[in-house]
Amino acid sequence: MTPRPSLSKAELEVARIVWSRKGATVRQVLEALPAGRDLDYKTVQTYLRRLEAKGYLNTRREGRGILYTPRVRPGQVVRETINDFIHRLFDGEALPLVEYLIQDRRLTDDELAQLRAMLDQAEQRSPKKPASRQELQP
Amino acid sequence: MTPRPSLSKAELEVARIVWSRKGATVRQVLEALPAGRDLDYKTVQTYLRRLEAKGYLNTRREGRGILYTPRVRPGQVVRETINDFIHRLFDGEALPLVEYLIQDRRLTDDELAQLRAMLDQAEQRSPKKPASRQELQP
DNA sequence: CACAATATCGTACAAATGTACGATGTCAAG
DNA sequence: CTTGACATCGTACATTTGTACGATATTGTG
Repeated sequence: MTPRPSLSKAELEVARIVWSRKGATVRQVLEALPAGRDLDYKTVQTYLRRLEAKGYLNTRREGRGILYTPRVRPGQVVRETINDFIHRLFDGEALPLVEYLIQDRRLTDDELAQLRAMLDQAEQRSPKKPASRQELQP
Repeated sequence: MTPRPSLSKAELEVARIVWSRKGATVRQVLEALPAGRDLDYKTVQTYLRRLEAKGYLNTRREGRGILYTPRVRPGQVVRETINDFIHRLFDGEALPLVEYLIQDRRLTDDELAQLRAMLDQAEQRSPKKPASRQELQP
């Protein structure tokens, strides 16, 4: 069902940086890494190359270097990742996960309120919108 | 902060089986695997050994074979796993995850109602209970 | 008690992942 | 142009993970 290989931890880390700026070069990713996470330039480069090989990113020559841009929409990757996770940990049931989050106080009072608002919204929309999910071609 | 190495996918899969029956032998795990997932006896054995080596399970001779039992409480492992996941995907924010689940219709109407009930419950308990989290020693 | 069945133990090995080196190409400034 | 700075490309290599083999120990049953 999912054609492309899944993301490793390190790959997800750099993919998120690329997503956050709609595309990035090796150096940009390197600079966007959180303080303390000091990977080598070459290492980041390897992750970006692998992301392209796995089908998650496109490349385009941009002056001196290469610009990596999203090929699959981030939201879709996130959904797939969540889905995989829920299957591995809760047999595909989403509710137990949410239950854990609430029981474990992972939401502030404010967030609980926001969540409640979301539920109100969700109640509204019965008609199932099939959420388009093509890939972005270069 | 987390002393023990994290679980790999295959390890989590068998750990969950051990948890579900409060302990299991290699054969029991093998038989509890979902149809279609046919691992070799030796393979399951390796995963169980690794789980012990990583500190997740205890072992006890049980007649002919070895019984593997939980050493760390499943709930704690689940929490840690969720926590790690949320950090890797959402910088530690739980709400965006829940939002995704709702937006992506991962909860049935019934589950949405249950969730609402949970929120009502959560509203009740302001005093923060610090959730004990020791390990189960043999 | 001997044996067939079933365990365990030590080990193996390929693929995936994390991390990086050396050689080579390119471009902007002197 | 030449050179230095910074890129890319091909490759490497240790660790972790997925999966399993062969040798040896244990045990219920004929």
